[in-house]
Amino acid sequence: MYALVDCNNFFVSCERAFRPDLEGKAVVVLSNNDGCVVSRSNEAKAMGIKMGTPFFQLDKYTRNGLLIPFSSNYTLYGDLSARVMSILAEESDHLEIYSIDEAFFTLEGLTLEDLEAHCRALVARIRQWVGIPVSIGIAPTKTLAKLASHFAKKYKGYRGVCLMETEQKRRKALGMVPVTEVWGIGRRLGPKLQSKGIKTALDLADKKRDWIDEELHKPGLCTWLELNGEVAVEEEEHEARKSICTSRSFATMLSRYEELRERVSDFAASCARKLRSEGTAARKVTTFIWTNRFREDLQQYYPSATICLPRAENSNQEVVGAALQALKSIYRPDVLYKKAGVIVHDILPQEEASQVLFDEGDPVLREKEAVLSALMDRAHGDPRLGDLRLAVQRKGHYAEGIRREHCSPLYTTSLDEIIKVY
DNA sequence: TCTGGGGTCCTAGGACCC
DNA sequence: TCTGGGGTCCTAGGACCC
Repeated sequence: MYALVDCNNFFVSCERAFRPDLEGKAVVVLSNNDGCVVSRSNEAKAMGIKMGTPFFQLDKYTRNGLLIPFSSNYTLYGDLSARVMSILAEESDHLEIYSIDEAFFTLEGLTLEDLEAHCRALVARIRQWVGIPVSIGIAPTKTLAKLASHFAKKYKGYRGVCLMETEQKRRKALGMVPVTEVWGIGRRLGPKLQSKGIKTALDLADKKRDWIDEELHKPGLCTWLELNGEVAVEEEEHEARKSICTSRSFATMLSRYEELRERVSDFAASCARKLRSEGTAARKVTTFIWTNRFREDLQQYYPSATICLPRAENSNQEVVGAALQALKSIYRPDVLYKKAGVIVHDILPQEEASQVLFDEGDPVLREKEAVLSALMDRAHGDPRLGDLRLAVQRKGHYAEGIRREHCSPLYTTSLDEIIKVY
């Protein structure tokens, strides 16, 4: 049996962990730039606020205090997530962290009854030790465990844990779940299935295999097998990431090359830093720039370009250099840009990066670049060392100019804040 | 005025090989 | 006029996830 732990309304719950006065109130957490709603308390859901709603459309609620907004504070959420996961790691056999607020695990050698009791105890412990409410679903496959966790979250009677162990329970549950809520059925497939008369998860599970092969192909087949109790979703291999992306929307639209160059340099330096922190290097660097897709009155342009490097790199100089070379090839002066980003891919472990047959680079220069990047890494996040960056990058932090008007303190990771709280 | 960011996998089609 | 068959690899785009 697989268990899925899901933190309820995770980002909102993180904010509430240090603000018990927000319990029972409508709270939302916003995306970067205070753009869209990405997490909602039950009260906010009950008000009809949908996931992804643009924040400016919620003025009517925030102005009279009916809704309390927070800018996203990923440092806080990452830290609380790590605390939840560390409890799970101690209390389960095979923990697979699936996202910042979800994890699968198995428990060997327990009866179903003991398994359920153990999970109840976990829910209580995480709530008490970290302050985060979680739900746990238990079922023979991951897809079914996901559905079980929805039930555990939705119905108080489960007291946080829903066990879906019999065929009878499986069929009853699937019959109650709209097909659009099944893991693996997204915004394209959902409506397509509905138009063919498939309304519930059970309707899908009861289709013939040939029909699934024909209409849904491989990913859909996995979902179908799992709904029918057959394990088909494998554990994700958590080796090195295959690509790393840093991108941002701008508070205002930009047109000048020099402004885009500053932003793209920042994004590229951020990608390079992430590569170094993972001990990897990348052979390809892609830069993309986007116009504002909501402004139908303006010209639209979504170009991207990829530079293939002779060898895998992770220094700020090399990655920024490649990103700017790509930018130069796609930039047009007559357009207003709203967003840009840099992606590094074709990623190798750093040790393998140097194994190339014809390396025409200058080894002395390469060594200097590595030393300088290491210095920049030390300066990063250390206020005593100040801001250390390439001259093409922006003055100040790259997050500057991004709207973040409702941010909570770094309760758990900033010494100043910890002293203030305690 | 204001509309997020970061990933993975699959598939089809093109370019290339013999 | 007639113009093969069987592969691999890469890429772009689409679908999905959180």
